[in-house]
Amino acid sequence: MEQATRRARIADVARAAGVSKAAVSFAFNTPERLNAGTVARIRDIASGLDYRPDPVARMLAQRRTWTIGILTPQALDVIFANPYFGEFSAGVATAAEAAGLAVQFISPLHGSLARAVDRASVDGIIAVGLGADHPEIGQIRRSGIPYVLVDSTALPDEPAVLVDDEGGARAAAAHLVELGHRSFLIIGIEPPSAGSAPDPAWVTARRLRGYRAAAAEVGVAIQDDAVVLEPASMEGGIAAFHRAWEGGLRPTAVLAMSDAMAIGALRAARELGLRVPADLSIVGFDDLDVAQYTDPPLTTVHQPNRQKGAEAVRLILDDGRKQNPLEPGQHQFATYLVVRGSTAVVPHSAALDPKSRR
Amino acid sequence: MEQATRRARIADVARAAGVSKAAVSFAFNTPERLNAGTVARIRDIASGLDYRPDPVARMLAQRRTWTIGILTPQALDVIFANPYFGEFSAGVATAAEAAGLAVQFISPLHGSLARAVDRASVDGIIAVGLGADHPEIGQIRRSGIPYVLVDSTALPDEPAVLVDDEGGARAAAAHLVELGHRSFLIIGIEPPSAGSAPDPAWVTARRLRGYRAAAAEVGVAIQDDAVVLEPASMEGGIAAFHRAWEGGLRPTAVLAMSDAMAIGALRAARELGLRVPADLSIVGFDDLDVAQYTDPPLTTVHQPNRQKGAEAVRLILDDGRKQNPLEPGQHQFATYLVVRGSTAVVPHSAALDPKSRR
DNA sequence: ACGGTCACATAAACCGGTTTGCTAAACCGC
DNA sequence: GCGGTTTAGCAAACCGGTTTATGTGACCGT
Repeated sequence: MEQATRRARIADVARAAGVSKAAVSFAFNTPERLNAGTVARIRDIASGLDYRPDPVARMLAQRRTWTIGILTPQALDVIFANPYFGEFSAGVATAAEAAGLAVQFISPLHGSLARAVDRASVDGIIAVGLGADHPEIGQIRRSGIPYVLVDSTALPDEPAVLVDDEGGARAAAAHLVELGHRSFLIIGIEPPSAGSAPDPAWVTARRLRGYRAAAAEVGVAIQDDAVVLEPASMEGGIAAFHRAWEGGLRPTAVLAMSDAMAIGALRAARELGLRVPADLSIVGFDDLDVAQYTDPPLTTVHQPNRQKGAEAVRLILDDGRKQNPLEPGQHQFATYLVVRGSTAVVPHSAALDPKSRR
Repeated sequence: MEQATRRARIADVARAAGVSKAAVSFAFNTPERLNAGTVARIRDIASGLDYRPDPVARMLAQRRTWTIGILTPQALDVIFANPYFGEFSAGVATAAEAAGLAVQFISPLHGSLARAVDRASVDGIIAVGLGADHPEIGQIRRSGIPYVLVDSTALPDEPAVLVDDEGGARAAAAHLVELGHRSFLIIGIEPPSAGSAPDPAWVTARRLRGYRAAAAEVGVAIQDDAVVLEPASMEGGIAAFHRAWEGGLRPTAVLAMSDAMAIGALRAARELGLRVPADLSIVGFDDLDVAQYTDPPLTTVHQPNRQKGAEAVRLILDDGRKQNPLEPGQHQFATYLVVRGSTAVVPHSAALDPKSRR
């Protein structure tokens, strides 16, 4: 009796309208193939029955899911904790919506990214922070579905969205150098597969090269123990700064590879009684929305977070229609420094204090 | 020649192994139904062919998608711009992952939420901020798939996740009252379908009742022109404060219904030369992670953002197995005030200045 | 009256899996 | 050596749509 009234299928509509299943399908998808009157009748009956085509069945029949996936090696709670992903995803989502596509997040399932990829039903994949040599990328490449690499160096002809990490980092460090700073702490992003061999293609390595290049111009070498790695989050920034401080480092400036970490460092520094920027300068990376609202507002390297997401979607779509093969398929955006309030000339005392020069 | 080697299907594996399709299916899903040796052989051959079952086909056959959807009436870029959603989604994602479920965001497609719902293939829906009387909720209810309402009053026996909005708001306002404040600006969350009749079930209405109750205890009535509504974002907070200021309001305290807006108000106040908390006190709502890292750290009403997400998933799952019908299916979390640095006793001048008392 | 178009609609194959009987052989106790 | 139970595997139906190939009758010119 309480029998939940089963949803109408296409066969029910066909029967009620006295037509074939094909006709019903046509009425919705290619109405021009049918007599206008018939279309109207079928649609009428269909809406009367509250019929709506089962999305899964049409995915199977059309072999299209109308969905693109954002693939990340980090767990989703890490992702959502960093506003950088939020802004990037917003860019993806907006572009995807315009193209009528849904967005699905693909991240490790019970610890296995490969399993998550297998289970995901998507027409295209945007892989964030995964190198071209990553096994899951190989798996995707073999599967033949369009994909784009983001923030990670790709094979020469592989579609990718990049930014000038090295240039941006160099500009950040050069700014500090110009303000007289000579003693730096670098807060880098820990790779997802922690502890393994340092990957020269990883974003941390690229930015580090930029920092070092600018420092080298004034003869300063950044030692490895002045580089601490943590996950890209505010907590990570706090942990990094504390760790460095307890390790005896007394830098006059911090170069953080993400704004989230810079904000954490800001907090940690203040807790240790340091005034920013009077006692300590801090430069972030990303130029998140929140960077304008911290106190002091954060000096940081701008990169077009939302635009990167939109561009990734565009490349996926292009790849789908195998459009102009002449185009390299890679897009690198420029980065530039935005000077706000978290940087200032090196404190006089520090400039004279040999201890802080390391 | 360049023929992209078509992915292996179950029939290919069956042929190669000399067994039926059913056997291959069993080998992966119910290996105990087969001889152990056969299972091993089939699996061997399958992995040799790089076979992986088509997720869409199995969704259709099993009539399960192993996916839950987060439904929001706002566009995705709005969602991702507010860390509140990030934290909530992190809670959902973590719980979903533990249950082996994927997460999909469902938000208006070409302006139509109904269309997005139709196209989504999910086993359950978490509807955020949609009232029980919303047409799309009716649509979902009829479709028979499990759903949970979040942050929105539901029908008596409808599963829902709520917090004590009114109590939290009252605590926030009571705190300010105790510090001597009598002149308030309320920054509320604009409903997605802007401009329509004020909905007494909307979160803004619930919190407003709390604010008013506390103010009323000291005989202060909060006028409607002291309540400004904007979207829940930092930009919204800035806009709200400026609008109020230009409208001639000179409150000694701001009650914002979201931390994002509170941060925006903080920024706007500082731009107008006000010191927080010396000249102006600000209380937020949500207790976002970032609330600890603003300057000054934000006094705010705590609600368990991640936990709400996890609870929503649990209710969906319970509903799925039609577990203990005795349980009301609704869960209301407590809220409490967290006093940090953005509130202080009312400035002496203001306490005497009749103009600011409105 | 005839062959040729054209407009409409249908039947049946198909997408790639899962699942439900069912059978054939092996095993078992007596 | 016989009925009865397991065990192992298969064939075919099914999930709910889309799409291709194939009618079928009306209309048309000659």
